[in-house]
Amino acid sequence: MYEDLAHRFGGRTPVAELRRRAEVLEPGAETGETYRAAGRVLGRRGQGKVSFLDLVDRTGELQLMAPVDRMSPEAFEATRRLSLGDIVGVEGELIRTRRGEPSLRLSHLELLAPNARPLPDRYGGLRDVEQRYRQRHLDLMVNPEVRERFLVRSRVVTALRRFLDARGFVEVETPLLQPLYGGAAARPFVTHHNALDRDLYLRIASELYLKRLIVGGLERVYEIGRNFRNEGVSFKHNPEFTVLETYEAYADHEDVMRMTEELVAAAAADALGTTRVAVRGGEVDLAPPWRRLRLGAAIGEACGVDPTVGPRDPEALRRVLDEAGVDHSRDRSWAQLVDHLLSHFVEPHIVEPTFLVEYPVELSPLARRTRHDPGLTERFEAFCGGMEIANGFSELNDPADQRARFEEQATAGRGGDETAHPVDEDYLAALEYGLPPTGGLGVGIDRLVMLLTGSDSIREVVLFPALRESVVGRGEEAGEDAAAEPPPASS
RNA sequence: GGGCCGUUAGCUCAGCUGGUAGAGCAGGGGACUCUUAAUCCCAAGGUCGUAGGUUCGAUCCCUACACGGCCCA
Repeated sequence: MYEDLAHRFGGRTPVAELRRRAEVLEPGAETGETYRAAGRVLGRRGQGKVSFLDLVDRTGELQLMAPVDRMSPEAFEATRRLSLGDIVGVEGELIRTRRGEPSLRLSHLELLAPNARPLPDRYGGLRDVEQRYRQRHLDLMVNPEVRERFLVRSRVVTALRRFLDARGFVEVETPLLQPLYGGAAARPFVTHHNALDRDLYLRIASELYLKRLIVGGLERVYEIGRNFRNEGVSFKHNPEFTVLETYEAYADHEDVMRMTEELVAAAAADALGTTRVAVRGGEVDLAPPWRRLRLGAAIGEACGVDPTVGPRDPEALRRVLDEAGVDHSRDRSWAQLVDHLLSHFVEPHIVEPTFLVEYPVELSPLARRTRHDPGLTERFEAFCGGMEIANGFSELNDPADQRARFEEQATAGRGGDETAHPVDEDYLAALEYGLPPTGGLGVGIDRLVMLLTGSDSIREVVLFPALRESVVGRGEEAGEDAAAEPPPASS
């Protein structure tokens, strides 16, 4: 059958454009103008000498009117034989029906690709989330709000590039396969290069490579790409996720904060047409300036103890967690306890866009110390809607201090902290050539898109989120074995 | 990793402390020249997630497992 079908169908007008043009007409009006369009047929009414079809393309939906007396017998027969879900190309006159529906009154219709499977119920929809993720093509086909969400995501990424390009940033690409991982506190995925016969890590951040480029003199760089972290999945964690990192020479964390709030506001304005977004039943405005608050003050406000004042006392922090009934048995260091307090008592409650600043040096091994307290760093994280969406700092450019921080991390690693940073001698050597004062930024694109689209799960903004192996898929592949012997009982 | 909930037709869902399963839409056949969740007639559609157990009998009760969701870590 496919050998009889067209290989192309040009000269199309998006249906949203046709709808706009027809909506201004009087009911019953004809234009005498002929247009072509193509898409999927998702509705059909009337089976006699006038058929009505709903044609859906990426831009929207338009009614097609197929009257027998204006079409060739072949075209009318093709219309009659359509299945829901078939992809067709059409040509006809733009009209508005007597009932007022913008329509294309067809003179021509041809099948471009048939649909051989039953579609999900058009009005009940495809609701089962597992199927929506596993068969995203169906989700996109029948749920227009899903399609729109991913179009917004694309516009957000485009807006970020436009913003940074306009400010003289250079887009670069750095290794995803790395001999040594770094730039964040996370466990990596390990893979193996056969020809080199060595293990490589999938990157957990691009930070250390991008700063090498600043050493090299590129001055302003950014990268938008995938990071991989070998950790659990949750409503805000997918093992692979997209991050924007930027580095600007001769700038500090204050410069970066100002850029961050402008960048996010610009992305919202470009992608949504507004900086106001719906969050948790309310609305927040992402327009600058955002609130700024010391991390220590925020934690102190939430649970009565400011960990950045006075000596580092892990026991005091454990007491706070105990009182709240929070299990802290995995927190091995003072820094991990502070992080736990932040994520438990503070982060979920920050709704308005807010910068927390001045993070403890133990929690920020790549950030420069503040000018007034060597125990704190010129680091910030941006929060909105109960989630961290960005992280940045004045970059640590003192190679001796960086080496000391790496050593401290290595000690934490030997003490059982599996997310501790490894020592990176190559990076230290690069720093010794002189890294100018530099401001760096990381923005979680998935979370930013969650915020901008009002999505409550990262899986709604990642086209193909990580899932366990499907039961169906395994059954087909392992069918014979499964029939031959029962699966071994797992402990 | 722990707790709770879910898994029935292609999709959305019913199914009574246990008696071998139903609807709407979709899909098939037919009627209909302004329909828009079109309407009408006919026929069809199921390993009730998987494997055990209890029972004369299990979609229903019990156990384990798989997958998913929510909450906690």
